[in-house]
Amino acid sequence: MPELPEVESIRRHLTEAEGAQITDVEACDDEVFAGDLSPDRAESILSGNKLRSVERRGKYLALNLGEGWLIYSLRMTGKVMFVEDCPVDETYWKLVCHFRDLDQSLYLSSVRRLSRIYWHEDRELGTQENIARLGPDPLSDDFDRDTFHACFEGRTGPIKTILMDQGFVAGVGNIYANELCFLAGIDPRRPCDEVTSEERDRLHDILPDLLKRAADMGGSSFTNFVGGDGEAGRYQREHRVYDREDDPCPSCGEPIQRVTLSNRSTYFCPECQA
DNA sequence: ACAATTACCTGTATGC
DNA sequence: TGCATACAGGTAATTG
Repeated sequence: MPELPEVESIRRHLTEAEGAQITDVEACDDEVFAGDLSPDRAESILSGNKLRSVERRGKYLALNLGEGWLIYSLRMTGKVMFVEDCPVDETYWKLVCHFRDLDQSLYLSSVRRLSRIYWHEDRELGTQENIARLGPDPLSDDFDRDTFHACFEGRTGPIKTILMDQGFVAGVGNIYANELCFLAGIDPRRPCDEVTSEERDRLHDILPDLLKRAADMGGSSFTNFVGGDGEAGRYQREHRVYDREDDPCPSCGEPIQRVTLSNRSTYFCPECQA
């Protein structure tokens, strides 16, 4: 579901709505509207406005409304769709926008109600404290090698946990942290500052390709993620270790092990990942 | 500043 | 079938 590739896949689909004028808006469920944004305020901001562009910062989806940004943090079970008929039960809809001359509407939903909708007027998003202190996005030019290397210093926690820290790199969650450690041949439990310079380079070089490929395939549908078109992603078929406990390692055939790191399921090959 | 833990919610899968 | 339990992709707040 919603790590960087999933949100990027949604963003690409939503570009179909760029330039369209919003007509009717329905905002429901107070709880997901964060800060001083209320359902009523969201409706008045959006109604009659034009969706300039759809962007992404890490795992956050950002809708450009000209005078500000409507930000959606999907968290665990958020879904975003731009479709004619939304397959998600109406009970879970949080925000629905209809557009002039378009058959599709935009649906933001959240089963577990952990998702959050924000409104920000800042021009720069994610580099400041408007949505969160976000590290560089691996699909952007900001993701340079030196900055990446520097983040390992003075940190002793498990490498996988740090990879999931949004202030370090924006967009990596549990699935892709597991996959990245496997592809780089690094034990996810290794203390961060003991990861060698050569290994840091490997992580840095592999990450953008991993995320790009997953986004191109519509992301990973683990339990119930669907993309902006309502269809499941396909990248889960290519998972090497994630959710594959006891399956043979795709590289050496040893059974994949599962351990818990900072309360998250962690999968790795004890042979290939040193 | 960092690390570890907890809370937030609801649905689904599993085992008894 | 009913019930208890564990677990799920994320983030923010709290404590040490």
